[in-house]
Amino acid sequence: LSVTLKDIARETGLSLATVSKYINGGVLKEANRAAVERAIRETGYTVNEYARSLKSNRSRSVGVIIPELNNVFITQIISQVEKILQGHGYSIIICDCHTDEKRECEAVRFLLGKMVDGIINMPVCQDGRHLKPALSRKVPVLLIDREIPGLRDADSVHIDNAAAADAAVSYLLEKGHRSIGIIVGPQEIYTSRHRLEGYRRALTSHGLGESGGGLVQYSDYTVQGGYESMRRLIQAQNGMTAVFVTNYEMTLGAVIAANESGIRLPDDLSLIGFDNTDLSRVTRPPLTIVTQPLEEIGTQAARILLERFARGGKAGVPVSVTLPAELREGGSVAELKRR
Amino acid sequence: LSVTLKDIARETGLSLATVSKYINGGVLKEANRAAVERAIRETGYTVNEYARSLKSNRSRSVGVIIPELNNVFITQIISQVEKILQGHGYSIIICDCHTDEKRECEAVRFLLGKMVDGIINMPVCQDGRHLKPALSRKVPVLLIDREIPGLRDADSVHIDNAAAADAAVSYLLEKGHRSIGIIVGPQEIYTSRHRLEGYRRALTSHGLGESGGGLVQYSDYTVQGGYESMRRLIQAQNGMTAVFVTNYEMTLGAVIAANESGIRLPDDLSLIGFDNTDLSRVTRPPLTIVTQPLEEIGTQAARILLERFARGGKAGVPVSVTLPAELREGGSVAELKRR
DNA sequence: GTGAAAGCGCTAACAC
DNA sequence: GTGTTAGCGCTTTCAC
Repeated sequence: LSVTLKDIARETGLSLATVSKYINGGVLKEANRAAVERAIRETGYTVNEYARSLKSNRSRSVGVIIPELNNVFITQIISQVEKILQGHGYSIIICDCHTDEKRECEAVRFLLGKMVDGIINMPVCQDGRHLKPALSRKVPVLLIDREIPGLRDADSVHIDNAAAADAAVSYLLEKGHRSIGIIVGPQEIYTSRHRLEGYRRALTSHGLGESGGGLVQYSDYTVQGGYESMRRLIQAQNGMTAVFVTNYEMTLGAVIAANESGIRLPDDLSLIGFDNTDLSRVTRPPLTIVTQPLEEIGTQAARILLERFARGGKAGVPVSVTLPAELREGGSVAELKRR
Repeated sequence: LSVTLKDIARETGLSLATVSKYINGGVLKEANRAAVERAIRETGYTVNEYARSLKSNRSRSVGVIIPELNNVFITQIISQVEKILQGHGYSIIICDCHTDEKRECEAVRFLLGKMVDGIINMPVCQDGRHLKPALSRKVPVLLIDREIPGLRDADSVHIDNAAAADAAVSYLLEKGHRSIGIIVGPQEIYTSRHRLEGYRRALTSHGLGESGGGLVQYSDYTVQGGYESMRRLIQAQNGMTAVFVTNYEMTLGAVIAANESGIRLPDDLSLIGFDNTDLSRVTRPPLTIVTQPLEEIGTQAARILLERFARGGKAGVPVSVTLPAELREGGSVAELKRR
């Protein structure tokens, strides 16, 4: 079945070493070169990457561990990472751990078995325990989207979540809103905590105290969760004039809930969503949203990893890149008249 | 850095063979078993999959080649495939070829180098040339979403595109529409051709001739393309009362165009979209759409491949699974009164 | 139960 | 330029 180097050596009458050398960019006598090329073409030979990696101890592949493959936010980043790495001769092996810590842990071991040169991880497990095996083998780890406080030796790329939330809420405050709801994700998650923190910071710096009346809805980053939280906010009758929803899925859910309740944006309620510009454009009016620079996150992640590879084993200080998010104005926020 | 079988053999005073046997499910004397386990735990040993595969000539991995990673339609299928294969001890290596035939071709060779046990492909190259190297090595190939007419020896899973389009257009006809526009994708693409065919079939079987007046818009399966086609249809002033948009991205574009033109669905125009239920729910009214059974496509794909693996080398006839799509009623189609 | 040894396909000294 | 050779880490007879 499988055709090996040996086959094409026999085929051409050359030695293993010579053929191998040619394949790895060496130079042969013209006649030999032609013979090798012909043999490769005719037999459909491809290098056995396993054998190669076994020898060279580098696989030219990086592992990517994500909570969910079926998620535009994530795939947009990964797509960019893949594009850049591929351009440098690296391939990626994706492990979807389905937001399950145990699977995430297994993924690390699995990838180490595949001899990946590095691991990119949007972590589910929030204490970073699962990454220990990689770190102890000096396999570079890069976290995206979520940092793990206290985890030494891992690079990270993420946005300034608190600043993004602060900006969104401040924007609402400047438009005259005073009773502002927020739908946040699970507080174990790094991004959730920081987005809530930004919300509070904005209120405080505008001289408003902690908001009561159920204005803070703790949810779970899912469509269904956003939907339910939005319904609760609507029913609470707390004088809320605006709501800030802090991830894509929940924004989706919140908009659906608003539609079903017959609430018109922004006449009856102002709303700022999060992520994904496609969605924000199909609603009428288009949604005002906080958008993350997904491509840039991917680009930075790939860049940092490639630089580490280039440096070889030499450790170097962990890098942490914080990117700004952007508030993109749509038409879902009303300006309240000053009283 | 890396800890190997040899290390743990030395550590425990046992031989390579014994340790290897244990790792692969063999039975040891209790004391030895404990020693091995301890050593593995303490050193953080993991099997080197490269060495193992080199020996066993199976990698327990399958390659997945897709046009675009950043696409919900695709990731939803792949996510399901991954889940099932993972459950059977297989991992997937994803290659995003960015809708580029050359990259797709390279991906096949790359995956063969990785010794994948099978390849799942949503093909970009429409003549299947790129798959030859895999087929000639007897590596099972399974096509999803798009068939390649004339390609022997590849399994395939897809929906009945013509029937789906026929059903959608027939639905519009039954609601009294007579001037129905369609936005289709590139005619080189299998699904595009069949969806257009279904449209024509529905018109014919209702006694309507080929529609003129620019009612058939050839586009490119992108948001921008859908947007532009929709604008053209609107400006054509051809008495069109309904439009059928034949993929997710173009549906997005078409809805945006309608919104921007101040056209209300379904009062001013009826619309049937394609794929993705999330989107269809955020618009007001919710969109009537054709939805594909994405999970089922993934499930079938994984199942067929696993069965092939189980059968071993023995070829067996290529399998072709055709799944039905579903017309999900929203509120974007108006009933025209009979005249 | 356990061990010795051959070899999977490739690369990288090192000689010629 | 080309060939010889020694392993990379593992599995797998085949002895003991």
